[in-house]
Amino acid sequence: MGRAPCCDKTSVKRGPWSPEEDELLRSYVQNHGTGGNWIALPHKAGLNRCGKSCRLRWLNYLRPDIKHGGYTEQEDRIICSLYNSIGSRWSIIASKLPGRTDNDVKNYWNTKLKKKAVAMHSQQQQHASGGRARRGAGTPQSQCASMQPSPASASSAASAGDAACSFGAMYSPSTLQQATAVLARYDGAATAPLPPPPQQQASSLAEFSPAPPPPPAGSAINSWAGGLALDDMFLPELLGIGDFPPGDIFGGGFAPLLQDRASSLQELAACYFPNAQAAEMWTAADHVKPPPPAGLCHSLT
DNA sequence: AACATGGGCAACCGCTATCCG
DNA sequence: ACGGATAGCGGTTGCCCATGT
Repeated sequence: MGRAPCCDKTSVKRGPWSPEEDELLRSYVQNHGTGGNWIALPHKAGLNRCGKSCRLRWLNYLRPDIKHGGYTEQEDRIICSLYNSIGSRWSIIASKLPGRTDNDVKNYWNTKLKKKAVAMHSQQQQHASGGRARRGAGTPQSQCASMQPSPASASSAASAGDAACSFGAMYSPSTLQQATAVLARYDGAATAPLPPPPQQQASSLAEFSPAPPPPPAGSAINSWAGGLALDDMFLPELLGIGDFPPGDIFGGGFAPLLQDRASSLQELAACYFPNAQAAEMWTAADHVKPPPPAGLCHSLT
C-alpha cells in the first residue's frame, strides 16, 4: 500500500494558474511567508490548489527575484560546464545562476542549449574526421560517455543511464574520501576571515578553515559534502580549463562557448564563492597547470 | 484560410531525502 | 530506532503558440 497523496487531486484545481490565484499566493507568501508548511498553505491562502503546486508556482514563477529567458553567453558557459561536470543536477546548476530556477535551467538546456551543443559537436566531428561522424556521437549517451570524470547523479536516485557517468563509478572510494577531505577544507574558506595568498593556498587551507565533522560511513560524497562541494571540486573542469579530451562535446565541440575563459574567471569565481575574498583568491590562483593523475582538485590543492 | 507540425515552457508525477514526533 | 509527513528534486507530459505547407 502506497503513501497517501499529499492532497485530494480530484478536489483541487489543476492546470495553469490564473492571475487571481497568482495574486493570492504572492500576497500570502509576502505577508506571512510559507510557514514552513506548503501543504497547509493553500487552505490558509484561500487557494484550491495542491501544496506542491503552490510551492512550484512560487519557486518557479512568482518569486520576486526570478529571471525568465534572456540567457547570456556567460550563463550558457556556466550551464554547459556544470552539466559536463555534475550532470543533470539542475538545482545545483541553478543555484549558481542568480535568479534562475532549476526548472528554467532544465527547460533551457533541453530545448536550446543541448541542441546547440550537439550541433557544435557534430560540426567539429565532421571537421576532425573529414566528414565521417563518430559512431554514436551526438546522442545524449555518447555525450555522457565522452565526458570527463563526472560526479553526475551521485544520489541514489541516479538512473541507469546516468550511472554510466556517475561520480561513484569514476572514482574509487578512497579517492572520494581524499577529495572530500580537501573539499571540506576549501569549502570552509568561503567564510574564513582572511585567505592566504595563492601561493600559500595549498599548505594553509586547512589552517584557516575548521574541518567539518567526519562524514557518515559510506556517504562521504553523497550527503554532507556532495551537494555543495562536488561542483567546487571540479572548478577547473567547469571552466573548461581542465582535462577535457579534444573530441569532447564540451571540451572540443563547445570550444567557442568556452573561449575567453580567462576573462570569465572572475565572474565565475563570484558564482562559486559567496565570499568575495575566497573568489578573489581562487581567481588569482594558477588554474592552468596540468592536472594530477587522479584528475582531482588540481587547482585547489 | 485552414491545417499540420514542432518548439518552448509551465505544470505535474513519482521518487528520494530530510525532518520530527 | 522507527515511521509518517513534508520538502526537494529530476524526468516527463501536455498545452499553447509560431511557423510552415
